[in-house]
Amino acid sequence: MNVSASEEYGLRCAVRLASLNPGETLSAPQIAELEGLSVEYVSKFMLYLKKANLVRTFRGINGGFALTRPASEISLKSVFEALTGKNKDSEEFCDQFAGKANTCLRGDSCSIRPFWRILSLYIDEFTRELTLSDLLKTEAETLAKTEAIARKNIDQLKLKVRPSDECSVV
Amino acid sequence: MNVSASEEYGLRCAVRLASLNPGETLSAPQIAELEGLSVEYVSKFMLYLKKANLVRTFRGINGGFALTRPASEISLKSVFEALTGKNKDSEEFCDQFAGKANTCLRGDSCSIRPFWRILSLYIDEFTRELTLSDLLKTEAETLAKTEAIARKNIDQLKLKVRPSDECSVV
DNA sequence: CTTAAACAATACTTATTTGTATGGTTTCAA
DNA sequence: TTGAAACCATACAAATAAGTATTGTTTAAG
Repeated sequence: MNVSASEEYGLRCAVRLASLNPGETLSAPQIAELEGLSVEYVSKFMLYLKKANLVRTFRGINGGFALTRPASEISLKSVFEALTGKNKDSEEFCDQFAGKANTCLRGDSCSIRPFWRILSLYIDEFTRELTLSDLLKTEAETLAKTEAIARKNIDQLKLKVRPSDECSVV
Repeated sequence: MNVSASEEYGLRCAVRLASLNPGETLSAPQIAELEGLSVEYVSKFMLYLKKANLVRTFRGINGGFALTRPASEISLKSVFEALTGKNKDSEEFCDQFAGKANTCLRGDSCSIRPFWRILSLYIDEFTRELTLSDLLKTEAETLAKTEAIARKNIDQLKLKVRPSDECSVV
């Protein structure tokens, strides 16, 4: 269970943009300076974020980057998906790790999948409900919000995880 | 936020051993067959688990593997640490991703770290409290246990995450 | 006491991720 | 209209992870 460099650094760059006032921009060299990264590396993240339509760009000598929407409307989930190119919903663990057989060899008695599913549902809710603007608040505020998400998770998990959601492959 | 192949496949192999009755063993070829993996790959995971003292081995023509302790006493966390060689507690995100500067350029106003910290504390609790024997139970039972862990998490998180835990580097 | 089948350890190959380099286009200002 | 500074796009190199191969040691059975 690891956070990739793209997720971590890309998120940091996105948060820098989130801290701007309306109309302001930051250039790649500026972000690179702020985050201690190379200009090229920052540019790469900006390209990903732009292609996901989370960031818009201004070219030319006074160019730079800004968010396309208010930070409060950009979920961390959408940022991570943009940075990794992966939509986590689309691939279940069963498909991702199929071994040689290309299909999960475990049948209905698959007892590992529920664990990953529950865990990933938790993570998914956190990243879906937290936005870039949340990462500009105090730690206490972040904690309060995650707590609320966790409580909601508990209530909804019973509905989301059902026996019928077992591995479909034999 | 990704699960590595080693974690997923290695866990599956460990769960196979957890399903054995006392005195029984499984050989690498047997596990490989059950999981659809190569014998060499399974052997690699077994070596890691052995070095972490989670698995003991029996050599020779009728050899095989078995857990050193009851499955209920082996946490998923210890399995993952054995498989990845990483003790997650030891390295904070700040240290893992330091950029060029080798130290986090964000000061006390670091607003990203709390997010990762809270999320990783959740995951950590799940994997610390769930054991290999839990992965042999029904989905409903797993769900009940994760729910209990989540509730406990919420109560304890306020104590664990405090403002004083900010980035220490300037 | 020889051989088959299993574990042990490490080296090796391939794939993916990480991070950099390069050549190009756009824009503004002198 | 020319040049500096920024974005754009892709290619490239280095590091890590994934998975395989190889050589050796152990053990029990014949």
